Amino acid sequence: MRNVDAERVRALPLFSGVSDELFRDVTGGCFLQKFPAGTTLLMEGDPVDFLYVLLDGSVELGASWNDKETTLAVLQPVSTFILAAVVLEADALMSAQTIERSDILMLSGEALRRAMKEDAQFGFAVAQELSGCYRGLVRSIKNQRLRGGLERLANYLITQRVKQGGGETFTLPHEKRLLASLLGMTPENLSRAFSTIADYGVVVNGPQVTIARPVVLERLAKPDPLIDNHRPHGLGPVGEAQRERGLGDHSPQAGL
Amino acid sequence: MRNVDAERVRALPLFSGVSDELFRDVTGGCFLQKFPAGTTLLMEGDPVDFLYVLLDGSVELGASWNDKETTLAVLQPVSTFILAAVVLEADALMSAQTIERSDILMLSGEALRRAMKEDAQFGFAVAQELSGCYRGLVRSIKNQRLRGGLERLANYLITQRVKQGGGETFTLPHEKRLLASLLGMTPENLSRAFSTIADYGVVVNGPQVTIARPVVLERLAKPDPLIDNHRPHGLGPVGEAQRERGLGDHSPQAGL
DNA sequence: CGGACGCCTTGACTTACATCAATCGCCACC
DNA sequence: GGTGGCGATTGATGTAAGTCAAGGCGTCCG
Repeated sequence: MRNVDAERVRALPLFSGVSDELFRDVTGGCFLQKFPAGTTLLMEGDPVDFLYVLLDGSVELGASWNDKETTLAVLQPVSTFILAAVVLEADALMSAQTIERSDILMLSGEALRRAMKEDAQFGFAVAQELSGCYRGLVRSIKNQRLRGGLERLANYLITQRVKQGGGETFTLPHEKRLLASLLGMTPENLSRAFSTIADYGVVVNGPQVTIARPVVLERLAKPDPLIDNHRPHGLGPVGEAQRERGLGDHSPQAGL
Repeated sequence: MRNVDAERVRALPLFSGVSDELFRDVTGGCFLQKFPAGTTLLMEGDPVDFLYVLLDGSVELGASWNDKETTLAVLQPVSTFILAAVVLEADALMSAQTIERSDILMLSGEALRRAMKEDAQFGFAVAQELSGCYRGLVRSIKNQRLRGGLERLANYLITQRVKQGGGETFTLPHEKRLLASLLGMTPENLSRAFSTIADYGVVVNGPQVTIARPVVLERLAKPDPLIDNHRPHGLGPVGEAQRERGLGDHSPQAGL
């Protein structure tokens, strides 16, 4: 692992309170791998032996059943994933695959569990991270069950605007097909939702989105701090836990 | 707190590995309260100062937005709830209210966090519990997004059958209106789903349900261990973590 | 004994969303 | 300079689910 990468991992909230020695223990037998776009890292039901840390690129977490698929989250660096499965030594409940070329660090699950049992501070940090992920999922379910497709899109756009600095115009971070899956709808429906939402002052030009009248859009979206989590996206690594505590950002579709 | 109750709490997986001393510390300043049916214990957005432990009765965890409501989980004894909010000292993302007369133990959140930072074993147990809850929610989202209402009902019935011993006939544990909300549909729609599902050998008589031809029903339900978690319900207290590891039961709608 | 209430059910209707199919635009590649 | 492929869009249509309204059937209570 390069030194730069080590520092980025070290700076994760997960490792903030731990000693250098423990950090070395945990990151001892780790791999740093580069994967091309579209690589499946993990399939549903696979046993999980490593904690994954996304250092560069992006990763989709998804699930499927009966020939249907859905996207549960799209991760941006720096994020850890499948922490819960590692803690329980359980099989993965979702699949993970790279969206673009990605650098991924793989930490030994066994070393991680050992460290948790030895260092209460670290165990607490893990519990905080898990709590943040948990709350992200609660937000996601509320978003899914209580809002319609149009409202989900409107809130997503508002979240993105804030996350990207709050300017009038911003860029969609993913392909629309992926965004549709993340929002729990079909690409066709997302397209229609975009054209409907034009009436609320949203102008779409490819991946460029301009929110002309935020007030009007908010009247449609009715954003709620108990579902959405608007914060300017972290300078510096921000864990799920911190975001949940109001020190960083969290969207309903992130988490884990 | 009565001795019987103390033992039941002590037997929770959360406290399985901890010393008597630490257990006394955590349960030191705790209350045992009895609430009548329909009492709101917590509203969305409330600050959370206690970890709740349901000892008797049942509790609904719900959420609302824009005049819509939904049920996220119905808890049975012995379960803890709002652990994630306690760990993060954050506001509640869901509301909690008693369904029937319930005995609820309230443990100091502050004492709990202190204990986690002192005792790595306990911290680990908390992390395991959180992981189990997290995975329960992942199952719940998959259930919600990938299946239709009829399929959700079918799988719910199969889960209940197993949970209640696997006999031909079992009893619905809740009112149908509540069940509908838990399954993410309206009471009217649930009623229709029940009549549709009669074609698959399900006979409903008030709260009594008989599954005449399980094989036929399973062909409709297509249960999946990565969504559903069929296990005979615990003799003895079984935490989320253990259930996730295959030592107990877990349905998609349970989980903190 | 009636009556009121709550829960469940049923039917007609509306709305939201998925599906199927065709087309367009864009970019890469030959 | 095609041309093939992929994503996005658009329209037509089907299906699932929510809504509104009415009625049945218990239980509790005056």
